[in-house]
Amino acid sequence: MARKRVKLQRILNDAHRRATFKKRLKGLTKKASELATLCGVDMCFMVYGEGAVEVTEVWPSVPEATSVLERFKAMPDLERYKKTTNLEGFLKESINKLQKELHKVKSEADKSETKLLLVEALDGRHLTFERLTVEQLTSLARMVDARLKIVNNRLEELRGQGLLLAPTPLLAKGPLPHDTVDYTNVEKPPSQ
Amino acid sequence: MARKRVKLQRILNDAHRRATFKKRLKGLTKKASELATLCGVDMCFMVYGEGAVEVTEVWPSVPEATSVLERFKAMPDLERYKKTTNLEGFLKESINKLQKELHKVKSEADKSETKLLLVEALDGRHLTFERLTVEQLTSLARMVDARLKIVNNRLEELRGQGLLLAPTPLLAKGPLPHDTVDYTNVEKPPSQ
DNA sequence: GAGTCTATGATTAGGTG
DNA sequence: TCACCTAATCATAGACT
Repeated sequence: MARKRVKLQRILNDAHRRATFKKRLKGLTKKASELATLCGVDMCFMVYGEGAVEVTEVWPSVPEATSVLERFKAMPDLERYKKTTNLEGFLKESINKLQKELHKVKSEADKSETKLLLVEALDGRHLTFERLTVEQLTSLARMVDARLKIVNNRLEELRGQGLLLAPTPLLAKGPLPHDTVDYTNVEKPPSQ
Repeated sequence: MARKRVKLQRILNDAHRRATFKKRLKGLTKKASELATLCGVDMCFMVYGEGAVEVTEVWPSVPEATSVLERFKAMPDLERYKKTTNLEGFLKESINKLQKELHKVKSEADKSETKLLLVEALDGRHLTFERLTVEQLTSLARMVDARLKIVNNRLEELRGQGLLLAPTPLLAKGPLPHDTVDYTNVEKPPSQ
């Protein structure tokens, strides 16, 4: 893609071909990495050199690629079948709908569960943090933090109205230690 | 790569992310195809959408990818999986499983929601901040703050134990999208 | 071979219909 | 959502060390 337009066919000269491979592999890796990051998807790729029996290049890494491949392996092999009979199409669609509904209901269930946890947390009872999953904790932290901010805002408001004389240094200022948490999709209403 | 340099992080806007995915997947496919042709290598790649069950992109095609994958040592036999079932039986079974799971999850969601409402009702503490006194607010803030610290400590602990590998961007950097938070049902008492 | 350089072609972000 | 447009950025072929 530079200096000259290249003909899309196997490069015959060995050295040239290897050099090009190296350059372009680097480029492909970058592109793959960007796609995965920007779009939040899992992916992997594998390259086998000519006639090689073993894999030559694996991205992002063998363990990660393996984990992605496990999903390929475990995936219902729907896509592997070319023919689409009416029955099959119908069944596939049914599965699709069910999967979507399941996903939706699951996330709603999660939300309810989180709200419940928050209420319990506020009451200071029933909470055994050791038993909570990381997801629950993360989402709980998010909700508690949101609550805290509301309370603080309200306090500020009251101070502004002169209802509160002393500037209570009650609450720690600054970012809380969970600024590394991504709460995307935890709070948003599902249908948006 | 155009108009503006893009920040290398998950695109939050759904439509935007999907559009970018489509464009870049096309680009990646072209690059992969060029590499394979120019350098005479076999390769394949796979992309999994964010939802566990979402669409899977496979290049160059499932059969070809499969043939490449079979050379991937870490991955045991795909054929075995295919043999175990005929398509229709497999699909029907999938539907059955999904329906059962859906039912289960639905009733669990119901239970959670009910429990939450009960707790709120019993406490009669619906946190209408406007009506609370400064003392109440202060004490609430203290409580919430304390709870938040516990949650965060627990999260730190889990991270320290390496229990949180976060292959998915569960934990991301950056400020939180507070304005996108849905406080419905959290703040207000259920309709009385 | 492996780096580095850079002119140039390729890709794409953001906008529009 | 899709298809197209185009400015702007990016990737890389070929030359050179």
